[in-house]
Amino acid sequence: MTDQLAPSPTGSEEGGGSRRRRARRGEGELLREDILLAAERLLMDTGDQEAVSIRAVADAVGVTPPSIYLHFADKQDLLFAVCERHFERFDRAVEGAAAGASDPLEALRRRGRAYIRFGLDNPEHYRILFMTKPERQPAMWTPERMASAFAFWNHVAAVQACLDAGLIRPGDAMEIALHLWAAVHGITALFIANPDFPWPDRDRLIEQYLELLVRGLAPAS
Amino acid sequence: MTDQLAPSPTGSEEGGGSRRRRARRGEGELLREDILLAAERLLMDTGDQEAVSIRAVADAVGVTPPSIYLHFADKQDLLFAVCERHFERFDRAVEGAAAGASDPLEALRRRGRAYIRFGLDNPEHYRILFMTKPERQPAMWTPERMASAFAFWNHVAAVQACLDAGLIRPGDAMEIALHLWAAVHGITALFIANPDFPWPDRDRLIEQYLELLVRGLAPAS
DNA sequence: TGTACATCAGTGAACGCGCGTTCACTGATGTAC
DNA sequence: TGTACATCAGTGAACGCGCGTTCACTGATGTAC
Repeated sequence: MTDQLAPSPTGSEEGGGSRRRRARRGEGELLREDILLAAERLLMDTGDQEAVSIRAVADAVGVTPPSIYLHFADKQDLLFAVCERHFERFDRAVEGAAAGASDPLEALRRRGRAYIRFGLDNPEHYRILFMTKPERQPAMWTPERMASAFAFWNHVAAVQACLDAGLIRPGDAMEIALHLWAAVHGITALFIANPDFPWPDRDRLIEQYLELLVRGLAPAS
Repeated sequence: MTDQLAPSPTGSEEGGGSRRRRARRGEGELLREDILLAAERLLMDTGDQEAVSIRAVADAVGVTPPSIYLHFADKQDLLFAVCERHFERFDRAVEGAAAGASDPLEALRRRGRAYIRFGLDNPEHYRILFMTKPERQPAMWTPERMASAFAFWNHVAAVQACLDAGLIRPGDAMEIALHLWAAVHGITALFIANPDFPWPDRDRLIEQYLELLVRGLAPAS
């Protein structure tokens, strides 16, 4: 009797256990969106990839496990979709940070800072994107796709811009880009994998690290 | 009737399934050693941490699961013992590489190379040691213990030696050591997590990377 | 305006799996008398 | 030299758990006549 007619079933966030209102006809796709949101939130909250089980996601959305299969072929497919979303966010973060830079080298520095920052702010997502071994990743996650997904080529282009401007010592843009990727990945991954390590001040360590890299890139004087 | 009296039950490597000969009285500790070996081998062969289950280890040794509990309190305890062994090997690899260096900077370079090399040669072990999140690691794995286990302080000392010799620009030895750790970890972890990425020549990339770092460390000229 | 019907958005129960761990036991081995 | 016995090194069966996935179904919703 207290059954009010809500305009959309997406209205309230389900804590778990409570039953979700069935979607109107033709609005079945709304569930897909909610499933993705729940999976993402579950990942963030628990900080544990294992916690994102079909059953847990279904429960968080307020639906039964088989319903997941109405929108995703299997668990891998769901995880893939979650990853894809996060790659998009990740890209926006890095590209956005580089946007207002005064020169190509400063742009590179900003890209690095944004990369590290994103990883530290979204450790579990970062873990899935860059610290998980391939066979555990969704199947269609090819290297090419990955490279394009996280805007690797934009990164190479940013390096090339520095080369063109003579701001860094000559070399192969691709190789230099990989060096820099390895470097920022290193400090990000280390923080994430060892949060309890007695780190000195984080931001200071990051800034000095970036300077170390920039000095390493500097043209022979 | 074909039951020959072998001197030690450790004689043959069990492929799996075949039953292990019971140890003589007082020689129960031999099983402990075999369990550790089997767990390690399982990790190497499958390259999958999940594959190291109590049951799988027991089967590999040729014993029933409950027997594991005669020597290890629980699964965590077993994994911890495996980790500890590998930290020791890891340390020997790095320290051994640095041994014959002509000067402190060259020693640092060698340490870096050995670090990366060890990781690439033992990817699954490296993954457990440095790419696994704390709560999945054995419980008593404190940061202090970890720092001492993988000879972090030797690494700091190696940096200090370079500082003392004026071979690198002045700074805090601990912070510089962390920078270098982050850097070598980065390239190692990236290779391990993305073996299918279209990498250019590995060794060349590593050498250039090390040079980039050394240049970054160089004193202001 | 009323009703039969196809469709859509789910549900409920069950499948088989492998896991860590426990518990009561067995049977060979060495030792004391 | 023979035998009772404590001990040691395991075994066998079972526990409860959560997992991904399947399958036959239900019941609300919109549509055609």
